[in-house]
Amino acid sequence: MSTSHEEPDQCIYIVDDDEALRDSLVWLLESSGYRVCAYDSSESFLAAYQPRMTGCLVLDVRMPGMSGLELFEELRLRHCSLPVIFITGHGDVPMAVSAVKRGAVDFIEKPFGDRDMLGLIEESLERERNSRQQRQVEAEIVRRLGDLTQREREVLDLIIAGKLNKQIADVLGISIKTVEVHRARVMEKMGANSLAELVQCVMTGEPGALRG
Amino acid sequence: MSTSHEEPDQCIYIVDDDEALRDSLVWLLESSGYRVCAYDSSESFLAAYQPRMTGCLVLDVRMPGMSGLELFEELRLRHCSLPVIFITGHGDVPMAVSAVKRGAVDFIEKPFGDRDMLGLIEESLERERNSRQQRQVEAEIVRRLGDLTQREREVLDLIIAGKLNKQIADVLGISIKTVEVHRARVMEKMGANSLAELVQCVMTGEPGALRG
DNA sequence: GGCACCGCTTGATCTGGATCAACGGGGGGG
DNA sequence: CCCCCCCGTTGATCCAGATCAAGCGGTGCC
Repeated sequence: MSTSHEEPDQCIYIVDDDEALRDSLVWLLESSGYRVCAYDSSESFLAAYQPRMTGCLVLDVRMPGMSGLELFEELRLRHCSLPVIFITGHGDVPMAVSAVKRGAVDFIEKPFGDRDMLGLIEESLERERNSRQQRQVEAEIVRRLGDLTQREREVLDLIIAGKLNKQIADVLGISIKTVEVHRARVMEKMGANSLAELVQCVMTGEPGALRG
Repeated sequence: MSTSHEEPDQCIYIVDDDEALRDSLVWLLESSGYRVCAYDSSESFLAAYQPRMTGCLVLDVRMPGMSGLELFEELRLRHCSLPVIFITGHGDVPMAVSAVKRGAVDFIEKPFGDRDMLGLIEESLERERNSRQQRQVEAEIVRRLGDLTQREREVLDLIIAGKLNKQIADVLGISIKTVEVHRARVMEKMGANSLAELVQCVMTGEPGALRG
């Protein structure tokens, strides 16, 4: 098997100060058909980091300068959601547990088997695909919500609250006809063909919008 | 501080074959105001297990007979979602990672500090409160969905799909009037005052019901 | 400065379709 | 007998879409 992972700019990013291990990993992954980029330190990875990167990260825990764990934290602060696989020399249970609880895909000890690593890479990429798609959908909805004018947004909220056009007009102190105009524009901008779709849309975009 | 944790039948379940540690834990937790039940083996806990138990579990990993990990698996098979804290003598990173990935709250090594344990207990109970409340709401909705007749359910699905009464009547081969009757009954049974509420309800009850 | 253009908001009329509410009825099965 | 499913009428209400129009604020061009 080789070069079959179709995905676009997907890449496996390796950060480890041990050149031998880096080379070994690069070889393993490239020969499995992945695109790979290796860095010898957290700092050099951060320097090259782009929010648009996709794929997954393999981080050495212990490195001179910024550790893998610190890099992980830093990336989370930057809202980077790339899946992370930690590799470490000496096992440390609390550290491993903490990392996984914070969202790391796994935390494995050296030496590890090729098969294990490949399995984790696949798990990571799968995770990335899902969250990525999820975020994309939500982002699109949020974008559309952002396209609404203030008034349209107010009308939308009242629609979601289950109010009738008449009631909306009442609350906003405008005529029913105007509400209908706004409503129509909202439906158009949100790309919804029915009230049901509209509600589903908005609920996907923001979890906290209930009752009326 | 003592006896302040108001919750109803909440209880900390401890499963460990080491009597000394059991006693120590029971003392710590009880003096912190928690209700505690201790068991000396996975088997004895399973024998006493009731699906209605609430609170959290503290499991020793290594025990004669069924291990803590096996008990964990068994409980998950039984759809028990009690949060689980593992305690173990010798740290084993892969095992710890695996447990946490499968949903364990934490995996700590003996000896551990009282403060750490109490922190984890609180984290567990918090987790339990959330998931519990979540499941309760969903269960209520599912129950109501179950009260619907076959026909009402079909109509509901088409309503969610954004179909008009006319279209629904067409699809089901019945008259619009009949659809209206079903629709009204659905709204009544689901306790929804508007289409928006209905959609929110159903979406909360089952995540996979889109497009039409 | 003035004026035209654009977008947001507001409003109206009319037409036609959709929905609601409240009545009426019939047929079938446990 | 009750419940479920089916269907109808009437009148009121609601919603959608097209068309027309006006005030207001900002942008830009002359």
